[in-house]
Parts: sequence; structure tokens; C-alpha cells
Amino acid sequence: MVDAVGPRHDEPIPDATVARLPVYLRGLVELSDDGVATVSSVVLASLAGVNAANVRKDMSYLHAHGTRGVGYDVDHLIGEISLALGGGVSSPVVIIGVGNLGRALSRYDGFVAGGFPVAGLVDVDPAVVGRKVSGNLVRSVEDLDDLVVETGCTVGIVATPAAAAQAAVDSLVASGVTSILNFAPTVVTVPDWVDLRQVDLATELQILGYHQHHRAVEERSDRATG
Amino acid sequence: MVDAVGPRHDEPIPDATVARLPVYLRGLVELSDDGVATVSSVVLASLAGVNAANVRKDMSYLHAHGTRGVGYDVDHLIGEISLALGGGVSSPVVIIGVGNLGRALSRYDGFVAGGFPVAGLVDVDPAVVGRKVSGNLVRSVEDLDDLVVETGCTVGIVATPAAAAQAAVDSLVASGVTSILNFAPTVVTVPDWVDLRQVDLATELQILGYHQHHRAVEERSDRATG
DNA sequence: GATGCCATGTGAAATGGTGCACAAGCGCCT
DNA sequence: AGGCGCTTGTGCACCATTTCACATGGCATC
Repeated sequence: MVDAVGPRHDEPIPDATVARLPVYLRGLVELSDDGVATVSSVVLASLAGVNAANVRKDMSYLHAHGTRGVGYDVDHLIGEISLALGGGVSSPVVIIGVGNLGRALSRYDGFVAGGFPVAGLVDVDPAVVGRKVSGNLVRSVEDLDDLVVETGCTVGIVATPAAAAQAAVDSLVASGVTSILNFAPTVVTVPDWVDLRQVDLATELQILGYHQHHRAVEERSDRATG
Repeated sequence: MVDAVGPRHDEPIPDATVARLPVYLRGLVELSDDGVATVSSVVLASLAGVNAANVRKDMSYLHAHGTRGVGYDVDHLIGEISLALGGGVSSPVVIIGVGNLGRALSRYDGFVAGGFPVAGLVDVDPAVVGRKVSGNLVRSVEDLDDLVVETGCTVGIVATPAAAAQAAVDSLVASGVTSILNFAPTVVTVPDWVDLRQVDLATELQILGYHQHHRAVEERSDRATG
């Protein structure tokens, strides 16, 4: 009898809430560092850039209850959110593709701070295999299986060119990785037991471009009618 | 009389659609390069990883009509989507913060390919100001105004540490930039006439971590009950 | 101990997006 | 010329998410 409280896991947390949890967590850690003990939903909302009611509903999904008239206990919230986001267990990641982006990501200290230390780097190019990049030896894709097993890492980051991305993903999946973050500007497919997230830098700019263009058109139209 | 068709701009395109347009565009360009002249919504959907009905609805927002029984004209779609995404005008971008990430972004060729050439690099650190990074001279933040005016760039990319991000954003806004892509892991605020998008690398991993954790818990529970 | 203030927790409406299912339309083949 | 098969375009229902509004309840002060 490890846990007498019973099943709390079957209640699903909405994806939209999950996406906000890391943002809450950052704000809360900052508050805790500043010695703040309690926080209201209004304050936390402004820190996270969302609506206060949204914050309260999100916290209720986590069963992280506050105190009426007072607010939420900062450290308690940090604990609850950390627990939800992987149980506070640190998961090493493997980066495949050691180009500009791969190198920058391997040096990105936000990963380590977030509990995702870089377990290893992998590339297909024999010219970079064997070299050291920011303290990590670059290994061949053939060693990927070993690397994943040795380090027990379950998260892979794809930073290859678009043309190589699907092959990289397939290699990661074959090695047992179950979570993949893809930076390559292409759509890749994964088996349904693998979780995939896409980060597309050029696409983000193009979306900004749409809004900018749209604003310009609107303004011109305003000037014409006004 | 440049365009007799008249106003088509006041009909809003849903954000979800706008976010998919760059993905469609990539797939379409690839098809065009392969000499494919027409494409059905089903094929384009599989290329973009979305539902076919969704593709058709998205295209209808763009007033990019296809031919029943045949499909969509690839080159025509490319034109329409490019037009929506900023009128095909190339917008230079300025990158503020020349750390690991800023350097990698300045070399990222996907930006140029997407019509967003790097107009200049800016940093506060006197140690890097004046040096050349991937062919671009790094200039001081004080020169930001001049740089923005000279190059006519309206898009800024923030690649500073979190603590410097709000100041960087404020500088960009003061210089007249109206679209900002923020890579710093912190919430920043902008005036309402500025469009902001957030790309948070550590957060993406944490979201993956949640799903992984959740999967593990579920599995353990399955084993217990089954 | 009662009272007033304040912030939580939540029902319910509004919003935004997705996907099915089918009618309408176009081109090809006979 | 007519029919058939294929694909578009869209009404509608469903689902997820956001937001408002308010009842509920704890804490401090008198």
C-alpha cells in the first residue's frame, strides 16, 4: 500500500493546460526566489500572461487547491506542477543533427535547468562524428541504440535538415525514444505510441508576416474610408 | 486600376488556418518542383499532416478555389498562400542577442528561404559588438534605430537571456519593429499594435515530459488492473 | 464571537476549431 | 450528348477551451 489516496491519474489534464504549466512554473520559481510565500490567481495570471479564471481552472485540474481569501501557496504549487510535469524526474535527451542549430541547442542551458540534460549528440556526417561539441562527443547514428540504452534517455531532439528528418525520427523511434521534438521544417510521422512536437522557426516568422501584412492592408483601408 | 476584384481583405482568416498556411506552402513548393500541376485536398492533407476537409475549408478562406473532380492548381495555390502570408514581400529581420542561439539563428537558411533575410545583428555586450558573425557585423543596441530605418525591417527576433528579454523587446518596439519572435524563456509584454510570438524550447520539452510521465503512469496502472 | 473583505472554485454560456457527410459541379469516356 | 466517377465546397454537429459571474468559504479585525 504505497498510496492510500487512490487513483487521481485517470482524470485527464487538458492539453491547453499542460502547455501553460511550464509558464506558471517559471513564474512561481521566480516568486519563490524572491521570498514570496503566497500568490493570487490574478498575480499568477499576469505573470503568465493569461486570464485569472483560467489559472484557477488549471490549478483545479491539478488538484492544487488554494486558500480562499488568501491565494495559493507558492512552494506547494511548484511541487504540484513539477509532479505533473514528469514527476520531477530528470530525463536526458539526445540531439540528432549537429549543425548550427544542433550545436546551439546542445549549449542551451535552459534544457538543463528544465531537467533535460543533454545525454549525447549524434550525426550522420563522418566529418563531425568523433569530434567534441560543447563537451559532448559526437557519435554515429549507428551508436544511437547504445547511447539511448546507456543513458536511459527517452527524449530525442531532431535538428537535421528537412531531408534527413524522417530518417532521424525513424532511428530515434527504433532506439526506443518515445518523445521527439522536431526542429526540421518538414512534417514527419511517428507511431502512435510516440509523442511528437514540432518547432518550426521559419513558419513562426511567416505567421508573423501574415499579421503584419494584414495590419498594413487594414491600415490602408482605414485611411481610404476614414 | 491595379486590381478590379475589390475588397477581399475584410474577411478574417482564422488563426488556426494561418498557422497551417506555411506548412501547405512548403508541401506545394515541393510538388511544384517535382512538376506536379494539380493536387487534391486528400494529398495535400497528407503532406501537411491534417484532415482533408480542413484543407478544403482553409482554402475556401483564402478564396483559393479548386476545380471539382480535379483538385487545386499547385502554382495558383502557391500564389494565393504567398499573397496571404505577407504579399510575397520579403521582410528583413533583425536579431537581438548574439549568444549561441542568436548565432545559430543568423545562420539558419530557412529564414532566407522563407523570405526573411537577416538584416543585422545586435547585442548589448561590448565584447561582441563590432565582430562579424556569419557575415553580419554585430552592432550596438544604440544603433538599432538606424539599422531598422536603413534596412526597413519590421521583424525582430529576440534571442537574449530571459533577464534581458523585456528590455530587448522594448528597444525593438521603440525602433519601430511591429512583429517580434521571442525565444527568451520569459513572458514579455508589447503594445497592442505589435504582434508577438513566443518560441520556448525548454517548455516544449516539459510538455513532452508530461505526456511521457502520464504514459508511464497509465501503463503501470494498466499492468495493475489487467 | 460576529462581521466584512477578499480570493477561490465552478456552473454555464460563448467562442473557436474540427471533421463528417453529402450535395453540387467538372471532366472524361463512351 | 449523356452518364459516371472523382473532387470540391459547406452545413451541421461535436468537442475543447475560454471567460464570465457568482456562490462559497477562510482570515483578520473589532
